[in-house]
Amino acid sequence: MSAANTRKTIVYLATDMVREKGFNAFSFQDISRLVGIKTASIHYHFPTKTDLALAIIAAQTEELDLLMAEVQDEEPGKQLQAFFSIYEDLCPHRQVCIVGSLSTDLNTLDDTVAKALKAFTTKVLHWVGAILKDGKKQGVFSFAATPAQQALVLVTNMMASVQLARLHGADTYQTIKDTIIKSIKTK
Amino acid sequence: MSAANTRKTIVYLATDMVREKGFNAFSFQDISRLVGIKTASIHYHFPTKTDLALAIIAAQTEELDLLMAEVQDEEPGKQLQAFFSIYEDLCPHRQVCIVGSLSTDLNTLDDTVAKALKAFTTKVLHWVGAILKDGKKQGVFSFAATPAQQALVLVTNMMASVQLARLHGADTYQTIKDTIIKSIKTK
DNA sequence: GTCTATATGTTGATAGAC
DNA sequence: GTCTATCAACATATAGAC
Repeated sequence: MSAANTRKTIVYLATDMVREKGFNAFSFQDISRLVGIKTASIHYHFPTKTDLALAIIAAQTEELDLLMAEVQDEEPGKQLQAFFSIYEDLCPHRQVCIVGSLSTDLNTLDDTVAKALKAFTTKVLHWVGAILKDGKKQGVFSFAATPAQQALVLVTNMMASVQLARLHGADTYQTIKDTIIKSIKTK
Repeated sequence: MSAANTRKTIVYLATDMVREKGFNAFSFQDISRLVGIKTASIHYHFPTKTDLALAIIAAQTEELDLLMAEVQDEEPGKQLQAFFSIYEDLCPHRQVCIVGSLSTDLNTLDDTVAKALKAFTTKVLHWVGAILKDGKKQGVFSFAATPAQQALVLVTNMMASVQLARLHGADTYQTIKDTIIKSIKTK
């Protein structure tokens, strides 16, 4: 495996483990076993665990940018669906999103990680806010709050729905998603 | 300190640390330092860390029962305020609720803990659902979804708002709270 | 880039004295 | 109930050979 691929594989597996067990609950040894290289070799790619955390957030940011670009010319309803798609795949695997996972562990993480995570969520909130603003303008969405306020409501609903779904089943996620769509769609 | 008090103190401090750092990020040594007894002595009260987790959830369930009983004869608006009060004190201390904290770590916890946490959240959801049902009947609340669906939306909003508030400040919590109150209140 | 070997600290947990 | 002493397992991280 090339260096770039090994690096990517590590980030991919680490991201999965953040969503499954939390950042403090997986170790370099876990990655070592899955990738098939020793823990010392992982330190070559990521000197510290903080470096790995930053890489995880950077990769998620890239994916988000890709998703945003992909649907930028779509209508607001489709764009909102794209936002929901982020969470869609988590539930069946009983995973939570990295924002929820990392934010509950935030006080154990380096300040640089907190800063990166804040930048990531800011981007998500602005995106969803813009979608809602457009949708309201076009008359496909209807809500009393400002787009920014409504975006906060939607994002928090999604974040916690995958967390609650761990306890109460995947139906929970679907119910919440359906309920909030109904509450803002005009038809 | 009497045995009962020591036990209570340990549960109290551990609860705080779950809300601050997560269950896997605090140790018996942390408690040892704060309480002033050795880690071996903590094992006398809680043989395993799982026992401590169960005690934390049991204590929170007691507190919830107390809160529910306290406002059971109040009007729906007041009862809903009581529900919000659970989260009110968390934000200034940059804490998250135990449900959010434990659910993101769920796959690292004993099944008995998951079961207890599910029972706890079920109680919360039923309570909020009942409040919303009453309020709708009395005409003080208005929403298109069923009370159970709307309860899911409200609870997930609160759970994640304290998580996002860690990144974006306490305003985030207040904004979300105000927005959802406005969205269901008839006047 | 990956390895072996190692350092250093921490964890949850137990045995047995007081 | 709390203590000392101890355990095995695990963590992140580094030095240096290949």
